[in-house]
Amino acid sequence: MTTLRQAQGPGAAQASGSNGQSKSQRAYHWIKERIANQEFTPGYRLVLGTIAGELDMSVVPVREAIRQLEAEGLVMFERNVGARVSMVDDTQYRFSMQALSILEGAATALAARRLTADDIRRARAINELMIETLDHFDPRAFTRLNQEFHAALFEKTANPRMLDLVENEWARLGHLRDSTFAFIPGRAQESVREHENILQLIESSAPLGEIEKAARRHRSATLDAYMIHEHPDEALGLPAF
Amino acid sequence: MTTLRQAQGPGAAQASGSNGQSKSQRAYHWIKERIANQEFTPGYRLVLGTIAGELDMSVVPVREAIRQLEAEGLVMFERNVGARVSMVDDTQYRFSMQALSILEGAATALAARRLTADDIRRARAINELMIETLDHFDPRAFTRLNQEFHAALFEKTANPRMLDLVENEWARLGHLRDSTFAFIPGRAQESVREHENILQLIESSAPLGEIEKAARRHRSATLDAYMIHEHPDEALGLPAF
DNA sequence: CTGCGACCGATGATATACGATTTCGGATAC
DNA sequence: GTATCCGAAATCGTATATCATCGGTCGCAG
Repeated sequence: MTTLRQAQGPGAAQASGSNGQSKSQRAYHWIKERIANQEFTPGYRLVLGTIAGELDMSVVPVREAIRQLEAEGLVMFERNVGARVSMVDDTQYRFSMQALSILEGAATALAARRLTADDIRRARAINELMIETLDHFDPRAFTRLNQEFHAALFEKTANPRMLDLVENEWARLGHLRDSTFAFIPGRAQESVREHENILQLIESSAPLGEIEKAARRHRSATLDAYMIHEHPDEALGLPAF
Repeated sequence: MTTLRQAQGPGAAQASGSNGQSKSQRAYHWIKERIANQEFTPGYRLVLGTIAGELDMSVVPVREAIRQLEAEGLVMFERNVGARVSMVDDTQYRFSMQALSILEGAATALAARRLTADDIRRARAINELMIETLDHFDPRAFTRLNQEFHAALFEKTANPRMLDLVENEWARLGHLRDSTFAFIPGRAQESVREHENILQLIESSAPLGEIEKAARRHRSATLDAYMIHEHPDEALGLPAF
């Protein structure tokens, strides 16, 4: 007995045919979105059956989705108990930012020599856009542009592995917090200036060491600003070098 | 012949009771070991049903194991097609080494100020051991000691996220190749000298920038040696900075 | 002889089924 | 009144079943 199951009708067990991606992927994005939206706050218990019910699928794809999220560190998983949304304290955010400063600095240096004049132009255009938005400041939009700007600089990195690592770290930060600039709006102005500076270094074929240093500093300065703003009493011990 | 299998009968679906860990974990380790042992060579097709049969379990845990391996980059997965062991060309190895040089250099610098005299002593002891083994050179053992040495230096890093990244990258390299030193035995001597150099920098509280540079160079020198040995015609474009 | 399309086998994706494990509340003993 | 134990409910882990999709083969037409 085939248990008539879902309304989708008899032929639609597989997702791909109708919509284009697997159920597990759908579940994955669904959950991820909830986490990003804070609907599932840290500590929230992710129950397979419940989610499966809401998404109108069996628990199997949901389970897989959760394991994927676990691999990304978004949720913690305990055997025979289940998954819950990871706790993300400030500390982790800061560590991730620092790691990103290192990765991004290196990736940018590794890409510098491969950027064409056109690439630079494109990056500069993005930065101009950022400057324009400074008036009616929208932290979320600014952060998006910021990401675009840097992506433009290192996407051509000579080392795809570094690109992976950077993107991964960026995604991680995205989970931890929507936008840093929401916390320290004043940082935005400096930021765009530093962007221009980095561009000039690249254009003038400055030593790669200089470029790396500038790119790293640029990001760790954001972190510093955040620290001073939010935790004036602590320090990370990051060498500025 | 066991095939009537689960003598356990229809009940006992759960593994934990008898052995202690889940079937999916068992499958995970089983597959991983095969890959490490080169029994499953790159490109090898991982068929759920077959593996499930060999491990005497259903396909569900196997599937999960494979997804885990996918997340680690050990296997490639294609929807509705299946998984195969990732291709690992030299290129990836080199990129990973370069990434590691960057990560490890930074992690070492971030740990430098937190190392006690005792930590240094321990690291030096490991290096002495490495020197001793130079006579009857065993690449595998040397690599293991090398890992221990560096781990001793950065395990106290101020940034746990960096530690994660470094360890992850190291694991990745482990999959890609057993030991670099098997390819370029001559590098071993230089290597231990550089180790001592790094130790002295840390002891003398050299600027963190110096320490990072030394640690990074140390590893990228290994990479360079490998390149010269194996691919004298190519270049990576890594800035020595 | 060659190219294209329909069929078929292999395998992946998902649904359902059910025992196992954990958790939590209530009853009981001290 | 508090601690402990027992049992039920919730939920997980895995087996089995079914359907979808992919890849290849075979046959037919040009």
